Amino acid sequence: MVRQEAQREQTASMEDYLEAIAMLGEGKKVVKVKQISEMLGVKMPSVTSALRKLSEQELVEHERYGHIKLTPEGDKVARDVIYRHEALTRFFAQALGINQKTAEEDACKIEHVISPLSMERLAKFVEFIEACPLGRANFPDRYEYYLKHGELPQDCSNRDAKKRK
Amino acid sequence: MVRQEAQREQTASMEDYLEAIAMLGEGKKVVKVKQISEMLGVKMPSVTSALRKLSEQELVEHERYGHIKLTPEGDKVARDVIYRHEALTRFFAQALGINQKTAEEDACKIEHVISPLSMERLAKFVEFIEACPLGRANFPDRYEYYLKHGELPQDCSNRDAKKRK
DNA sequence: TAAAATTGTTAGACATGTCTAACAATTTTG
DNA sequence: CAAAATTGTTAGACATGTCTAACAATTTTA
Repeated sequence: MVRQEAQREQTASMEDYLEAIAMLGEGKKVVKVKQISEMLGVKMPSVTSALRKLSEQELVEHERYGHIKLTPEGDKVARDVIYRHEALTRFFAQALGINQKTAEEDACKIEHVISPLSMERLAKFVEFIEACPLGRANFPDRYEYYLKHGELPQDCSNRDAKKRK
Repeated sequence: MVRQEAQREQTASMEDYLEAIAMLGEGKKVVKVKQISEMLGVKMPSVTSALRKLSEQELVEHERYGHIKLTPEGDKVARDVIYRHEALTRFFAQALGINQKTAEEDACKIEHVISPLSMERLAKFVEFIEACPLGRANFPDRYEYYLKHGELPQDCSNRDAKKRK
C-alpha cells in the first residue's frame, strides 16, 4: 500500500480551477474571478493565485483585470476532468442510486484520484448498464430490492442461476 | 460543484498512517517507524512527525524511541479506513475486473474522499453481486463480454428483457 | 461623470505535510 | 562489550494552497 505520487500532471486544486473555467465559459460566456471563487468555494485571492500558476503553464490566458480563457491545452485537460466527473456522477447516481448532490460531490473528489484504467472501466460499466436492458433489469432493480429488504429477491437463487446455464 | 470541506476528522495522510499502523500491528506485532515509512513511501521524519500529531489527538501511543500502538479510538478510525479500503478494492477487482495492484491503489486514494453514503452503497453493491448468483451471471459475465467485444452479448437485447418481464 | 459599490490584485501569514542534514539512541556484531 | 550499523528524532527548509487585510481597477448608479 505504498502511497503513489502524482499520476496526473495537475493537482486536484488546479484541475478544479480548469474544470470551473471550462464550465463557466461554456458558450463563450465571459468568465469572472468572482464566479470561479463562488463555484469552488474559495476566496478571490486564491483564484488569482491559481490563475497565475495556470498561466505560467500556458493552460490559461489571463491578464490583470482582464479576460480569463483556457488555452487549447488547458481546454483539453479541463475536458478530460469533466469527462471523468460526468462518468463518475452517472455511476453513483444511476448505478448506485445515490442522490444527485452527493453523486456530484463524490465525483468531484474521486475524479482527481482515480487511475486511468479504473476510470475507463467504470465509464464502460456505466455505458453497459445504460445500454443493456437485461443488465438494467437485473441489476439496478434487483439491487434496489436488496437495498430495501436487506435480502436477495426470490429469483436470485442458485437454482435459477444454474437453470439459466 | 462547490468544493466540500472535510467530512472526516482526519486528513488523508493521517488516515494512511493509522491504517498502516493497524495493518503492521496485526497479531500484536511490534510496529517500527521504518516499516511505516516504507509502507507509505515516505521518509522516517515524516512518520515521526505524524506520530506526534496522532499522539496529541490520542489516537496513537508513542514515546521517543519506544513502542507504537493505536489507542482504542485510533483503532476504531483505522478499522473504518481498512473497511473502506477493502470494500473499494473488491469493487474494482471483482466488479470491474481491474488487476489487484491497481484496484488497491485506487482504493487507497478513494477511501479518503468518498462520502459515507456512497461508501455504504458501494459496499452493499459488492455484497450484492457477490451474494447473488444471478447478478453475478448477468453482470460481470456479460460485462466482460462487452469489454472484450465492444458490443452487447446476444442475450442482452430488448426482446429478451421484455420476455423476462 | 463623479462618487459609491463591486471586483480583482498584492503582500504576507498560516496550515499541512513533505524533505534533507545532523545528531541521538538502540541494536547488531566482531 | 565496544565499535559499527541501523533506526529514530530534531531542526529547519520548502511546496502547495488557503486565508485576511489593504489597496487598485473597473463598473454601476445617482
